[in-house]
Amino acid sequence: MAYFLDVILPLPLERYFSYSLSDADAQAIKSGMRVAVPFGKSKLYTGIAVGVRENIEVAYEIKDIEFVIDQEPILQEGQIRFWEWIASYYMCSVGQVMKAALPKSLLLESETIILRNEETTAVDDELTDSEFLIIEALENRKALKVEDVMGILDRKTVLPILKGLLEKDLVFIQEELYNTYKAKTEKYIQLSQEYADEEVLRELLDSLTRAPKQRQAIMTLFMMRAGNRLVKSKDLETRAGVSRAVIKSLVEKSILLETEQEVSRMLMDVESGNELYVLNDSQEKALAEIKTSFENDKTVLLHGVTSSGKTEIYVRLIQEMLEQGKQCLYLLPEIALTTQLISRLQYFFKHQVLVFHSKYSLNERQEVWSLVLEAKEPYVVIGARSALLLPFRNLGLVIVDEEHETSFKQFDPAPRYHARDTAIVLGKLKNSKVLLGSATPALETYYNTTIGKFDLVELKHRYGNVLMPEINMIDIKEKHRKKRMTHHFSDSLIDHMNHAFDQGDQVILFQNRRGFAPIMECNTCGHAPQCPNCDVSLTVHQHRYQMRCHYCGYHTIIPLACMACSSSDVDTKGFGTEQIEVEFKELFPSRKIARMDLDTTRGKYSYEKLIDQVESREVDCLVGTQMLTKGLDFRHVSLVGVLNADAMLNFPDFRAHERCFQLLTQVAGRAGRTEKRGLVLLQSYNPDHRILQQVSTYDYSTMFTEQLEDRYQFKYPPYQRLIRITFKHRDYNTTLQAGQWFVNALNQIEHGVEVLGPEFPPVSRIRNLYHVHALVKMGKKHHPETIKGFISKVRRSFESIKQFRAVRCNIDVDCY
DNA sequence: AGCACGCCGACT
DNA sequence: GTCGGCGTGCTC
Repeated sequence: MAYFLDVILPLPLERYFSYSLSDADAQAIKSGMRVAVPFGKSKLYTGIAVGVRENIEVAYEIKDIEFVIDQEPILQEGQIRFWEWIASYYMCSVGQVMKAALPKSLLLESETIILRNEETTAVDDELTDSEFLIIEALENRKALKVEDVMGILDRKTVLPILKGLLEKDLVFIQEELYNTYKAKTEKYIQLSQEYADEEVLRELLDSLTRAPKQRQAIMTLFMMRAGNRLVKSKDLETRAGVSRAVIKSLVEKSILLETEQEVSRMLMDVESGNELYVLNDSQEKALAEIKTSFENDKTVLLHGVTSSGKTEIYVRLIQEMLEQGKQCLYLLPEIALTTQLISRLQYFFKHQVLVFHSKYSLNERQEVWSLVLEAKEPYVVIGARSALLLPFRNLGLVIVDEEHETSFKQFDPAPRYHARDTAIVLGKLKNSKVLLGSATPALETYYNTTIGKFDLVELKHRYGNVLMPEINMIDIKEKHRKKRMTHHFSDSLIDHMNHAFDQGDQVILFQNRRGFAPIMECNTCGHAPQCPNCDVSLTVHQHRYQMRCHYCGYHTIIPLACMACSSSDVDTKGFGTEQIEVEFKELFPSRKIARMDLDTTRGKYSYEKLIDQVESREVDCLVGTQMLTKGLDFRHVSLVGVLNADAMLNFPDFRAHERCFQLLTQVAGRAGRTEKRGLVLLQSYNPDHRILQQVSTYDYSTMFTEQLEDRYQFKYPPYQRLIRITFKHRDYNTTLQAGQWFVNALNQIEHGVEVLGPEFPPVSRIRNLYHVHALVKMGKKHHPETIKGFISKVRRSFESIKQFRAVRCNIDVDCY
C-alpha cells in the first residue's frame, strides 16, 4: 500500500502539498506533527502534517518526505481547522497562518552544508582560483556553510562555483536542519563524595591554606548545603564572594562536582500572596452578571470607566477557571503588557502565569508553547495578539482587554487578523467563554451589544469611589489672540502645573506626535526637506540633531541652511514631544521631565526604567505620545494636559473621531487615581467640537449614537464590511494601472457591492514603492464568502498578467 | 515567499 | 570575459 501525506508549508501558496511516505511513517504520523520535506530545488522545509491518504491522482512526480520531526503532535486537536478558518476569512494561505503561529524555533531552518569528498584528490591546476580557495578552506575545517563560502570568496553568487566543485566530485552538499531551541540550564555544585567524611574534609581545608578563596568557597558550600545537596553555582559565587574561576579550579581538582540542569525560563521568583481584593458592590454585581451571561454562552462586553477595577474582576474569573483545571488567555495590546500588570497577576497565580509577547526571546516563546500544549496544569497566558495562536488545551476563558485598541488588528504581513474577532471564533471552537473589556469600547463592539449579539455589563464608577477627573477645555485660539500663550503652553495650563508641582503631585502631558517638529520649512522659498524614499516630509529630531522619516527610517543631519535656496531663515512647523520637553525645561527650570515615546523606549528595559522613574517620583512630569494611554497606573498624577486635542480629529479616516474620543478619554483616565480629584486640561482650537465636548462630559453614549449615524450615512462598519486591496510597485503608472485593472475586473462580475478606487492614499510612496488602494464595501445583504470568492478569482487572474507580475497585491479583510 | 535560470548592462 | 541586476517560471 502506498501512503501519501498532505503537508502545510509556511508559504503564501494556496494548496497543501502531497508527499509519499513509508509504511512505518504512515503508521506513526499524526495530524499536527512536523515533517521535514524537500521543496523546490533541494531546500528542506518544515511542514505540518494534515492527514494521510492511500491514493492520489496527480500529473507530477511526488517526492518522499525527508523525515518526521516530532514524536507527538505540536498542535492541538482542531487547531488546523482554526488555521483554515483564519486563512479563509482573512483571505490568505494556511501556510501564512502557520508561519505566524509557530514560534520561529519550531520552524526548523535548513542550511546548506559543504563537505569535502575525501575519496577524490584535487589537482591544483584543474581548479579555478575560487575552487582552490574553497578546497583549501575545507582542509582546515570539516564543513562550510554557504555563508562561509561567501565570506571566503567575498562575493554573493557562490552557487555556480559550488556546482562546479560538485560536478568534479570534490565536495558533497547537504541540507541540514537545525533546531534553534536551547534549553536553559543552570550549573549546580556539590562536594565530591570522598569529602563526605569530616576528617577528610578537615584535611582538605588545611591543605588549602594557601588558597584562601577556594577554602572560603568550600566552607560556604558546607554551610549552604544544609537541607538540599545541590547548590546553584551562581549562589555559591555570590555567597562566598568568589569568582567563577575559583569554583572552576575546584571542579578541575575534582573537589567539587558540577552538574547542569535544565530549568524553565518561565519560573521566576515572584512576590506572591493569596488574598484577593475585596470587590465593591458594583464589581460584585458586574461579576454576577458576567457569569449569568457566560451560562447562556454569550460573549460579554465589560464597559467600565478607567480605574473602575476591571482587572480585579478578570482575576476572579481566571481564578475560578484555573480551579476547574481550565486554561485562560488574557489578551492585551503589546504596549499595555507592562511589568506592573504582570506582577499583579503573578501575585495571585504565581508560576501559573505565562507571558507571551514579542519582547520575549524565541526560546521563551517555545517554552510557553510546550507548556500550554501539554497543559500538565492549567495556565493563564497573558499575551499580545499572537498568543491567540497557541495550542490551547481545555481553554475555559478568553479575555480581550482594551478591546478597542486598533493594534489588535494585524496589519502586515498576512494573516491580517483581528485578535478580538478571532478570539470570539476561537471561543466558539473551543467552547470557551469570551470577555471583552474596555473603558471606551469600539463602536462595532458596542453596536453588537445593542443588537443582542453580545451582552453588556457596566461599571460606572471608579474603584474606591474616586471621582472621575474634571475635564476643562482651553480655547487656544482665544489665548493666542490675547497673547496668553508661552510656546505651546497656555497660561492656565502653566498655572495648574505649578499648582500641582507645589502640592508635590506629578503631571502628564500628552502630544500624540514624536520628534521635535513634523516639518522644517524655509521662510524664503517654502522648501521643506522630503524623504528621498517616501512621500513625506522629514521630522525634525532636535535631540539627536537629525531629520528622520517615520516610514522608512531614513535620516540625515539637520541642515544649517535651506537646501533649495541656501537661505538660513528656516523654521519648523508643528510640534512633537521633543519640543514640549524643551519648552518645559525653559518654563519650569527647577522641575524634572521625562519623555515617553518610540524614541525613548527602544531598548528592552527602557520602558520599565521610565515607569520606575515616575513611580519613585524622580521626575515631576511625563510627556509622551499615545504610549501613555495604556495600562499605566500612577498614583501621584493629579493633572493631565493635552497640548493639542484637535490634532487627532483631522485624520482622513472614518474612525478618526472615535479614535480621538478613545485616546483622550484614556489619557484623561491617567489623572487622579486616588482620593484627590484629578484635573484634565484639553487645549484646543475648536473647543466646541462635538467629540471634545463628549470627551469632557464622559458622554460615551452620545458619541456612540452620533458616530453610528455617520457610519450608517457613509456606509461604514458596523453596517458594511470593508475589504481593502493594496497594490505596491516602484513605478507610479504601473501601480495605478494595476489598481484600475483590478477594480475593472471586479466590476465585470455581477455582485452588487460597491467598489471604490483605485486611489492613492495620503502617503502614496513608502520605501520607494507607490501604493494604490481599492476598497470593497459590502452590506448585510451580501454573502461575504461569495464576494471573497470573486476577489480571489480576480486576484488569481491578476497575478497571471505579465505586466503586473512585480506588483504586490495585499488583501486586508475588515481593514482599519 | 524563495530559488534557479537566463538575459543584459557595466565593471575589474 | 565575469559579476550582479532583474524578469520569469515553479514548487508536491
